Amino acid sequence: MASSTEENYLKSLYNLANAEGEVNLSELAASLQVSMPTANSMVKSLQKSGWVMYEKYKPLTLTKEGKKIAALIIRKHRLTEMFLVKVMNFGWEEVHEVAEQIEHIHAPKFFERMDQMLGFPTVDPHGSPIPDPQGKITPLSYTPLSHAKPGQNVQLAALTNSSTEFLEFLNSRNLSLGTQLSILSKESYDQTMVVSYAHHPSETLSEKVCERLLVRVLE
Amino acid sequence: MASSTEENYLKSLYNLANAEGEVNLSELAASLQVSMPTANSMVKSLQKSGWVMYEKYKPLTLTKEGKKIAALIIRKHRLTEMFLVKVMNFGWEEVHEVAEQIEHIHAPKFFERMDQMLGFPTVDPHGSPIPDPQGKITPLSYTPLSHAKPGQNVQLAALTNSSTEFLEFLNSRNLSLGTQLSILSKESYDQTMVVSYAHHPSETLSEKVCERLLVRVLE
DNA sequence: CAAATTTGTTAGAATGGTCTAACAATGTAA
DNA sequence: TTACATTGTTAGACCATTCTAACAAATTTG
Repeated sequence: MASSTEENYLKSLYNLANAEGEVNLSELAASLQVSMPTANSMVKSLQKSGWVMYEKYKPLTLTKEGKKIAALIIRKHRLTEMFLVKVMNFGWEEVHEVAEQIEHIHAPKFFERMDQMLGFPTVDPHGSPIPDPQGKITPLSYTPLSHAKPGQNVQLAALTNSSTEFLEFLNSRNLSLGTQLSILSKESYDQTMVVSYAHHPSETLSEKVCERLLVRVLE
Repeated sequence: MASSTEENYLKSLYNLANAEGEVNLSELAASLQVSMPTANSMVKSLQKSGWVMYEKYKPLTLTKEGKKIAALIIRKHRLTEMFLVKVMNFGWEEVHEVAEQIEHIHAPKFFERMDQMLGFPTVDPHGSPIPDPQGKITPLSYTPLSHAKPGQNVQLAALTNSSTEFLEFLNSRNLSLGTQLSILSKESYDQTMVVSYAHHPSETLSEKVCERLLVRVLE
């Protein structure tokens, strides 16, 4: 069975592969905040366990089993986040740190109960998909707000970044998942967008923000 | 900050001191299922941290700070058990293993929310008192059923042992906290007691069982 | 292409938590 | 009170996870 440390390496590899495609050692080391020799030796030991494939100077890949372990950790993480928000009344900006710890708890029934109490959710509080109990994940295909056109009506569906600072920024603008936005205009010089929603007749969102907001186009 | 391992040593010392009075190294080692040299070296390091007092060949004692750390871990454990039973519908015989893991989570808000959702409970699902947020514990003074007399009416209030096997035995007899029992007779040869309650007009309980049941005497 | 930069590797060490083997102190009982 | 049993100690080792220092391969760039 994987240790918590190993689980974190597998999870990082999984997430990096999804975000970047090819993953190399220095990216892995950076993402886990460890030195390269540390990552290097850990990768060798994960390879011995049959969870990672690695050849010197080549990119890293997860084996099938490695992917499954990673997906199931991510499942526990995202179920926990959902539980904290829906059952325990946490804000979506407060759940990451706690979930980061609870994802390593070994107690199948605990997570099954969460799942059941939540009505078997398919996404977490930030719109990210929750892998199923077999570790299968259905990728969601939303559009970044930055690709939408003036005149379109869209609904906020997910985020590509869930840092506390970004979530607090969204809170300050009353933006949450489900919010419907009308796109009023887009500045072609800096890609800034002006949108309206709920009690906000006109908000200006930077390119950086628009890239991180994933939307469902409504018409 | 104490590691999970250190927290477990402090917790064992706390519980052993409560149950046995004086605690020696071999009891500690046995209770944590580690070898004596392991316990010995850990105790030395806990002493350096200021949590344990120890002199060669003498009994072990916790410092004030050590006691507080232990009590707060026990608080997290018991709150978690209560949460699992009351909110997540676990049976009282299923919660120990999970709580054993969750007690090491560092997330004050998580436990504050549990406490609040549960209405600030003072005892766990087995009747053991929950230390307050400062680590202060109010010991409960119940009588072992084995000390009660025929003719008395009593109410089941707590257990001195919460092993899965004992809890499953109680389940099989429909005995739970709050159950009111009438003591019909006591066999002076082997201290076996005959009691009646709810839909059980006559159940015979062994001395071993009666010693582990703590009751409130009703009249 | 050659030089500079980035990326990766090896060696060697540290720390936390564990063990076994061997020995020493303490307590109990013939 | 001497012998035996229990309890505790020391020394030395191992594994997981981490580090720094030094060097080597690969990639980028002038």
